[in-house]
Amino acid sequence: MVKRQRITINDVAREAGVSPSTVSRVISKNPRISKLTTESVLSHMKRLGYHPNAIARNLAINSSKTIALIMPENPGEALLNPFFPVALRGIVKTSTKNGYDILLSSTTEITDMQIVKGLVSAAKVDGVLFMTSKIENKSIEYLREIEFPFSVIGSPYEDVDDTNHVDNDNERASYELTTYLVDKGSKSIALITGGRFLTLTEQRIKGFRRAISEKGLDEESGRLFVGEFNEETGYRYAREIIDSGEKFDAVVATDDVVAYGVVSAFIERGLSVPEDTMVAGFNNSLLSRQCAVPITSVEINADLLGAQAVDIIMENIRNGERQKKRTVPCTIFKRKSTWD
Amino acid sequence: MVKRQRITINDVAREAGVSPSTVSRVISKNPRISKLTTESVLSHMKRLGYHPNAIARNLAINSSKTIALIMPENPGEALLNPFFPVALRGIVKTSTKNGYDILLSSTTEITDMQIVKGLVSAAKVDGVLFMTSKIENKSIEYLREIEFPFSVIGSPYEDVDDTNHVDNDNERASYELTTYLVDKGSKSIALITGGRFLTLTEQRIKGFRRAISEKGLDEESGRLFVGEFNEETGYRYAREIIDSGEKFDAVVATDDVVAYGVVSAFIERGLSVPEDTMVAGFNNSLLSRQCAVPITSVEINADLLGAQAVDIIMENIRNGERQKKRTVPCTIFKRKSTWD
DNA sequence: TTGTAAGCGTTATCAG
DNA sequence: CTGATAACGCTTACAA
Repeated sequence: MVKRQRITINDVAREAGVSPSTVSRVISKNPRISKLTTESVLSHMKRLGYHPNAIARNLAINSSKTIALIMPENPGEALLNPFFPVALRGIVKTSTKNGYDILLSSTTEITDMQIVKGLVSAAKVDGVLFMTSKIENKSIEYLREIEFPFSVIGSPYEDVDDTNHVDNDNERASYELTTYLVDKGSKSIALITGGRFLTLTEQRIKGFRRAISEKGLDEESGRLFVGEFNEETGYRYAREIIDSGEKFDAVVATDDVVAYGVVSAFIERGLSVPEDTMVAGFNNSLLSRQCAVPITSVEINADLLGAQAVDIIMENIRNGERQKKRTVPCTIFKRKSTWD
Repeated sequence: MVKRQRITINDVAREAGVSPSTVSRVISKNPRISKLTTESVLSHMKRLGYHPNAIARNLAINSSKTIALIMPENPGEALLNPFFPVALRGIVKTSTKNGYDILLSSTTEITDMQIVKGLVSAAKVDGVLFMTSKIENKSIEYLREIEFPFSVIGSPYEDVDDTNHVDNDNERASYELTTYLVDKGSKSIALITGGRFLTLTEQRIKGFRRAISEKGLDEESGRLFVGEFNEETGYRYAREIIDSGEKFDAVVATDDVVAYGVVSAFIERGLSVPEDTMVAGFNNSLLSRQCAVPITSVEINADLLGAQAVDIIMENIRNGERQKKRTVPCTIFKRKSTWD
């Protein structure tokens, strides 16, 4: 790589016949610079192909203009969820808009703390954004303690409001989805969830139960099946349900891919959706829209989750602590799998 | 946020009774510092809770120790491919190992150039990694011109070897998969690909055709169907094939999700896999492993793609240009959908 | 083996 | 409105 001589603020100053500080002021659009000099300086900047050095600037203003994005190391979690890339877009877009860059870091639970401490104390970042919502996250405690800007996508634990985070109102989404199914005529619904260690799971269970009881169905009409975020979970439970002879006229799955597994199992056994059983999922993924029987699904607006998480950090940086929690709305997309 | 007074190299120096340069040398493990002072300095560093300021360091050494990751803005492309998060892991891991951070940027085609130029000329990054392999990428040209370290995941165009990039040997993978199917007894195979503007598509077609002809099948035994990376493509073509009455005893799909669509369509029509038709896909995704009829699939080792792409940049930074192209091996995972 | 001092490219304070 | 000058925190000749 050839050694390109950097053009600095001094070069521009010399050429334009002004002082470096004047050039600096032009760059930062300081209003007290005369229109004339501003234009002259700008033209020289362009002529010389000058670009301000971000690192030098950051050193001077003592800020990195960067926020760290901590994502879980193991793909089992957020990573292979279609939600992930979408949230990522929201994050990048919003931080860019605010003049901040995103520094990527992945972690294992063990090194989590080290990495965060490292980034923070090396002054590499001005804020930290967690895409994992591990319960009992030590590094979150740490950041809170030193009052360092951060936020979390998802809920670190249930009913938090003393930790910066952004989440969907999962309880409500689940409630509304369930209510909708009952209104469509369902008398007994199965809910297939992810692991119960996930806040999200608990919230969706709550909403589900609330709807069941409010609609006057008895508890037995709302049964729980705990599994994972994959097709197999749906497939397996669906077969189990069929084989057991229990009558469910609707199934809610915690992710579209699970819902898809359910549909597959039903069809394989000669049952039809929605005629024999209605099926609904979460995440409004491509899959839910494009498969043979389009599946009703809850859009969680992952891009907004990302954007809001960044916003929280920005507010933190600018004004110190403010609003700790934000909620992103969900929307139910009604499709053929529930008669729409 | 409370104002925490930064502990600098000077504080440590003063406390340890040495000069700042000595402390600096201890940090950078300069061998010509006596063991005694080294230890003393280290202990004082720890006692004071000192952490070197990365920004100041970067300014001094005139390097950001950061590489930019350019990912496509529209989710249609890499983003919702399960390949994406896996590659990301490889990228982050490898760059971390080399002491580099990853700066995330997403782009639209229009702003691509601006973003890259911005990052480079602001000295924010020491290298650029493209996750999109758009043909005719202007910013790649630019970087090549100014001899700035970069690399691309995927092939910018066919038979390139003058551009840093890393890719699978798609021609070969496709060839081997096809050969394997013929050896399993197939006499006529359908290939469902993605858009023909993708280098990957062309390469896979080539390999497919080579296998067909080498195995002595006539051209009609190897038919092409061009579609997209989604289930619907597979589903639609499979039905088309069934309805047309054409006899294919094997289908190769360019992604597991497409293969899955194919399987669904067959099963729906009362045909079975692999008995009536064998099916194989690419990417060895969760889907291919976990669905009802596990699907034979080609593992493309996305994490290696990411890791190697970073390696190329590292080599570029350290030694100027070197090896321009690297190939990551594929492995066929044989499953029930092809009698294994 | 260690210290001195001059950068690295900005911004910010304080005069004028 | 503009210019000196001193930070920002670290590295690196060059000296000792």
